[in-house]
Amino acid sequence: MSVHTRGRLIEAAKKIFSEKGFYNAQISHIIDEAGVARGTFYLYFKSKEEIFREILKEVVEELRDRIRVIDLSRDPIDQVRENIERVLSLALEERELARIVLQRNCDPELFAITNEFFEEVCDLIRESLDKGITLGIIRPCDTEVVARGIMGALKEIIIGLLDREDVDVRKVAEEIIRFGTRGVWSE
Amino acid sequence: MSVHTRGRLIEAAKKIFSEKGFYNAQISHIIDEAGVARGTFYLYFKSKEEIFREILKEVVEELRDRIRVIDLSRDPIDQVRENIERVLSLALEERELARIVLQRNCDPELFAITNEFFEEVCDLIRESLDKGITLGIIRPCDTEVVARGIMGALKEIIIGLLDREDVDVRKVAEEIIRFGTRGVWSE
Amino acid sequence: MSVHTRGRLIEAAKKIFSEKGFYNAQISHIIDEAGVARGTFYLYFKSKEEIFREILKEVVEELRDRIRVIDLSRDPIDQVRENIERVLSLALEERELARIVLQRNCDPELFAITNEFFEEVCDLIRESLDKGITLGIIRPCDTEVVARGIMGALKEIIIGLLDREDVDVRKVAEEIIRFGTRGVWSE
Amino acid sequence: MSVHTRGRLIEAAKKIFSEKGFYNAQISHIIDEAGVARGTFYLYFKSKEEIFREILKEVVEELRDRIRVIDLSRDPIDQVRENIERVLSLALEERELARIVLQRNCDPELFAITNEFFEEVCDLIRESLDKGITLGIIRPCDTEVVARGIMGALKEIIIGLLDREDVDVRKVAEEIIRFGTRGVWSE
DNA sequence: AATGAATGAGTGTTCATTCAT
DNA sequence: TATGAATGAACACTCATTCAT
Repeated sequence: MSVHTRGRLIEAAKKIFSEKGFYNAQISHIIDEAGVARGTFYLYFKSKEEIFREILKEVVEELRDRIRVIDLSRDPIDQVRENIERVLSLALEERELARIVLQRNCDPELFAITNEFFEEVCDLIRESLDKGITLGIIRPCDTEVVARGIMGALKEIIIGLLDREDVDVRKVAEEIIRFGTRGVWSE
Repeated sequence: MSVHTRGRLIEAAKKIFSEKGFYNAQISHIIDEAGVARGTFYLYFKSKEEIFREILKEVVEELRDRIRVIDLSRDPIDQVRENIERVLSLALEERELARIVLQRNCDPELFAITNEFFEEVCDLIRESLDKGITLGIIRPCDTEVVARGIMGALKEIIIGLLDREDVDVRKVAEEIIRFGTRGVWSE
Repeated sequence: MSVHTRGRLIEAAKKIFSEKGFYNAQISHIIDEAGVARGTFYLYFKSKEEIFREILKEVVEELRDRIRVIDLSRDPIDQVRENIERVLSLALEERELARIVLQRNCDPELFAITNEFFEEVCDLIRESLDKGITLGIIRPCDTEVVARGIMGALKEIIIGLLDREDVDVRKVAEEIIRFGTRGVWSE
Repeated sequence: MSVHTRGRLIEAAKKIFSEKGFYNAQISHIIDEAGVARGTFYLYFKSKEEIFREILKEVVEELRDRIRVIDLSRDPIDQVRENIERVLSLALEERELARIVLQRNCDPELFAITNEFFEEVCDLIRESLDKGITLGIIRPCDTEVVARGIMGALKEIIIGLLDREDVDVRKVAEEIIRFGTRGVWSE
């Protein structure tokens, strides 16, 4: 098994899936993009579904790595900022992956992987909020609702960035944090 | 042309599309659900795509109706609250539709309709923010980013509500507004 | 569902399967022979396997009908002769079917149907022999072995007839019976 | 060319072909069984068909060796018995081979080898019968039909033995001869 | 002599769409 | 207006075979 060929296939699949989505992506597209024969594809992946799963898993793993639990030894806002910056950077480095992950497709099985991940993120945010409320840093609120809101905001903002060339990660992260912490209200 | 038959097909399609998404939905599913013959479907809709488009258009229309431009004669926050409540109500009355609209599928053509709509909403929010900044009500910020954030938050919160039975629209709307205006920061 | 089309497909499949066997038979061959479109095939049969099964079942049923248990009110040899004549006639009327049934293919599942049937026939012969021995009509022997021998003889003889045009069923049946009852030994 | 490797491949192929038949047997199965690389297979055999042919040829050769023409210097029945015993022994020593040879597959080309052989055997039997009739040992009969019957009986009986562990070759051979010469009729 | 990665023709199956009744 | 049998383009996947190392 050649790691090289596998890599080519993964890269090709990322591109095709992000351009066309799962259902419109064809094996032909992927192998043409990879410059590889039909049979070769099935040497490395059992099915179209499998390579898709594989890609999703990789991104989720990478994303998980970039999101770190906030500890109380340092300024929590700094840590949130760092998390956001790391996630934004990944999304911008690997725009194709980002597109794939942020697409909601319908097949429930296929998206279990990302959905699970997003649920995890949501839980993490909620727990952080709850902890913040106890500590008096965060104002009391329905953390269930707010956590989803924060995640949704992040996702949509990232989608918006994917087509831009000149993104200042720091600035955007700062903007997100300000919006999240103080809202849009003046004063 | 029987309005009745057309209606049955639309209702069936809403259900099927929301359950299975566009690609996994089959004409067979829709006509079985509607209790109508295969050929009958094509008397009313040119293609699977067309009925999907039709449904999307209807929702978008309905949504557009529920979102009203803020005027300065009344408390803008009240007007935002009313907009949010109306949208939430629609989503909860027609959960199937909501699911369809909030699913991002990949075929760029198919989702032009909803995407366009969401872009409109985004623009509306941005303009409102810009106006608010001029008036000194809203703090200066990158309205491009913040507008997307607000929309994303709304979308994700709605998705989160779709599986719940006991939703208090007022409370959730209030929570959203508080989050949007003042963020999560205490004090 | 048109009985006509289904019939055309069955007839075509019989021909193709008997000419090429299960594995070399292609759906294309069958639908070309039937003068029907690809999709039509799958309207009537779930798979290539299913139509094959269907055909086998039909023959086995027909064969079962033609083999009747010997009763003691009449000359048993006459009854055996009639059984053999009926089976030979079927084989000669439906040579394609005969070829299919008498082909031993390897897929164990696919041939369970005919194998079961042949086991039944074998059991029937053995039981008849056992009864005959008790009655003193049949000489004592290892009925297990002899029953298989009789069935094998029948099968092979039928195979030999399938390519001939001018078969006198009566004569052949008589020959089989004489061979089975008295062997080849002179006197 | 290593005789060892070739041998391993032949043995593996015998096993796989007898278990799965020609069409369901895959090169992968054979090389896995033989513990040999893919390319190695094609060093020794031009194709899947060739190794199958090779195996068939070997068996047919071996079988031919075991069947000897009856000469009139000794009791012909003894010679027939010896022939049968030798064939039975081979079948029981090499059950896999026996299964392969006795399976009728459909591809006409592939089975030409065994079919030819069986035709030869048939001819041999018929000639022996004809000779016997002239000598007055065998009763007059349609030797064409009877010869096929004898061969079919033998084949089917052998198939029946392949799954048994405790076969007494002498006894079975005796049973076959008695059945062939005197039939099942008492007295 | 042996390897195993790569190949690509071949085939069963699906499903949106058409059209004669 | 409604039916449902028929269509056929499209596609995922298989597996015998090749060839560079």
